[in-house]
Amino acid sequence: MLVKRLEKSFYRRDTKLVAKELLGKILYRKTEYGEILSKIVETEAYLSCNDESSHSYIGKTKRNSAMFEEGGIVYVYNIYGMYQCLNIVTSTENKGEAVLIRAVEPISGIEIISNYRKVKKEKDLTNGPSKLCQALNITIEDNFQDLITSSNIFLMNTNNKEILDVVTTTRVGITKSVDLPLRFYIKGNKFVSKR
DNA sequence: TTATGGATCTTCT
DNA sequence: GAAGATCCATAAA
Repeated sequence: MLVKRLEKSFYRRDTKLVAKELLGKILYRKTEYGEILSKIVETEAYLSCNDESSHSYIGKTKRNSAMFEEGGIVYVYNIYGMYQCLNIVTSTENKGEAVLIRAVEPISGIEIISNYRKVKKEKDLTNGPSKLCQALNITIEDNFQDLITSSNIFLMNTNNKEILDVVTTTRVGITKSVDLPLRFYIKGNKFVSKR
């Protein structure tokens, strides 16, 4: 099923395009209890120009500095005091663009996920940006990890030839630049956080 | 099924 | 000092 790890050139392209093409890709995660595989089903693009809700809009700070690395670097931040969100940096160094991973579908290692996240319904394991960080044990410690070289977290292609039915819509949970069509998800997938 | 408020804390003004 | 790229429990309808 799995083909190979995504290369640096995949990430160093237009952020909206990368956000869309990340759908269906496999996220590999190694934990102290074993390996977890999941499929990305929902993403959001955050840009450097005319995007007031992007963390990079105010310029480079201590918090968002990973976002200014080159494409293929992981950007994790703390939010609301108790949660984390996982982003994939895109484009070139100092650009300040990234893709928020909003939801994934568990493929294997579900027992491990269930160890990190106790919920009644399976779909609640990973159907939100902070839920999937809990499920995969992704923390601020993973900020600046390199998806090209890391053995703990990276992305893979599949040899699945099916054409994904992608929905493009507005982003969730923000108060500025709310009308930009920068959210993408796989139509009909039950792990998508919101319709 | 949808709406609402509380939890909680780091970062930046 | 206030604001969050959220989640969950509880209440209402």
